[in-house]
Amino acid sequence: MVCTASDLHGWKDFPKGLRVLLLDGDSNSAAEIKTKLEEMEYVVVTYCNENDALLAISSEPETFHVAIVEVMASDHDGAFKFLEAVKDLPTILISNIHCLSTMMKCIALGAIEFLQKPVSKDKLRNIWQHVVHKAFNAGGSAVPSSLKPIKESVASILHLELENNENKNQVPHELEISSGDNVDDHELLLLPEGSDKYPAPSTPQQKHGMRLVDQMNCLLEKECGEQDREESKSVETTCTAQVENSQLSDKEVIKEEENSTDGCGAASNVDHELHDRDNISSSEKNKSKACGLGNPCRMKVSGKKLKVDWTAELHRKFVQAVEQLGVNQAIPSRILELMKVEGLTRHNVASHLQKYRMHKRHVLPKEEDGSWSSSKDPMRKNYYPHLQRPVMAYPSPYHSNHVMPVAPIGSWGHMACPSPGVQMWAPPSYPPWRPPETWPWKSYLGVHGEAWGCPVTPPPPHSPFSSNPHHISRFEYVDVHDKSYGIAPSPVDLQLADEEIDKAVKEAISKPWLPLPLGLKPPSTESVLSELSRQQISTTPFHINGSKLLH
DNA sequence: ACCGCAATAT
DNA sequence: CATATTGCGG
Repeated sequence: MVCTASDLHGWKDFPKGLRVLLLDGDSNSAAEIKTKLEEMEYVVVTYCNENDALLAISSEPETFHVAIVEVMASDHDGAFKFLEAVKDLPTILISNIHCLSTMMKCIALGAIEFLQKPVSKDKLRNIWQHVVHKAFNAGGSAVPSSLKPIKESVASILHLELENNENKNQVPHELEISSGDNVDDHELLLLPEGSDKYPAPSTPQQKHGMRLVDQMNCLLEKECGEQDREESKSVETTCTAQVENSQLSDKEVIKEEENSTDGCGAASNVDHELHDRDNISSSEKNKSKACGLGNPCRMKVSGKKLKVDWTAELHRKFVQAVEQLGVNQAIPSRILELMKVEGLTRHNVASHLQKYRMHKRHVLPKEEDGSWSSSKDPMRKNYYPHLQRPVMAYPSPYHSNHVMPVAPIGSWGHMACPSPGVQMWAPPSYPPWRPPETWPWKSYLGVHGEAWGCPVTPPPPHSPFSSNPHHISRFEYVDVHDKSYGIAPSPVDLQLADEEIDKAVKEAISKPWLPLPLGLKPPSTESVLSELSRQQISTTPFHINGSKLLH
């Protein structure tokens, strides 16, 4: 609405010229921000009160692409009012306050981001992302066919951008992603199956359901070549960096050791170029962000086997796989199958599994408090931390949303997973439910390796999936491969009454282990139950035959 | 052939 | 030192 595909099309300097509505009661602050924005060649119109701003918007709806609104510490109402009145305009809130509930409420009301003052130039620089997002997701249920042209137009813009300026300052990707992370986090573009009509031109073999964003990343990476982009492989060999030889164009040869089961053709993304500028891959940080997400590029630089780096993403897949299969079935080969990570070998998985089990073994079944992970003391088998609140919770389907998640039902010792019975004994012919892409605990335990015992959160509320097992892989891929925002903000969802929002916010605060209600739809018990029944899961909750686990 | 464990290597 | 890899017995 505010900005559509056609708007973007031909906007050669995008995001220059972005029209920003700035609403800030503090004139000093306003001036400062305005200046920064203008330095980036954004067009800024400042308002001191929401009435003026709203008036301007209503009279000229198409004037602005994005709004930046200050939330006054003393009075939030102005901002709230603005948010409620302006649904179409991507609105970023800024404030001195750090009140979590207020922030949540703002987000719930439709704000697209909440930034703390002072807002850095870097943060302001990237507000265009929201506009692009809006354009891409316009109308929520916009016809898919319309997406393609949009994507193309943006892609072409990107091309232009890159060609025009050799130093692509215009495309602030990597740095921003690492620091401001949440900017584009809310948008998980799950393309419906079969709608993968957006093959990135330059990427040989796209995954189904690859995020549009990721596709663009790929595109960018292709173009940007040597920029010190993030590592885009989810599995990265530890000695990648040691490759002195700059010009290795044909280096990465994925060694398909014994990967026979994997239906997906082998190395699809092998073409990741290691950019000669011996990129400082020392940046350990985010390795799991970009497009190659499913591909552990096992590199074979000089013919020797290299370690697989078990990133959080990878581990997440792993755990998910383990839990989908029961313990009984959780054998390396199957896990490998389920994970669908190319280039990963059974050995890798087996080894990981070993470690995984070890860890679990040392954690008392009854509590997956997660604290053990920090205090590395695997020797204490009988260590009972007093009912600590689980760091990573499991909004288990078995529990209604309001039941204390602490006491795991599946008293099965080694299963930290609160809902073991479910997936474990599901008939093989049924696809395991679609695991959530959101792992609450992940946000708490930022780094990988910390979360061994972390259960896979139970199925998401709605999973309209066919029960055709043959489709699992695809779905898996689509779902799993992304990062962790399962929540697709839909404008509709945001139309909540104030009280409801308050309630939700309170609940979220008082029960941090539950998934944030920002998606505004806590998994409803009935949806979960129906899912279960649909899968005909009811039989024999447990039987203790985790023989493999128990020595 | 494959799993799981233990030793070894990084 | 933690963790991945390798080796070996079942």
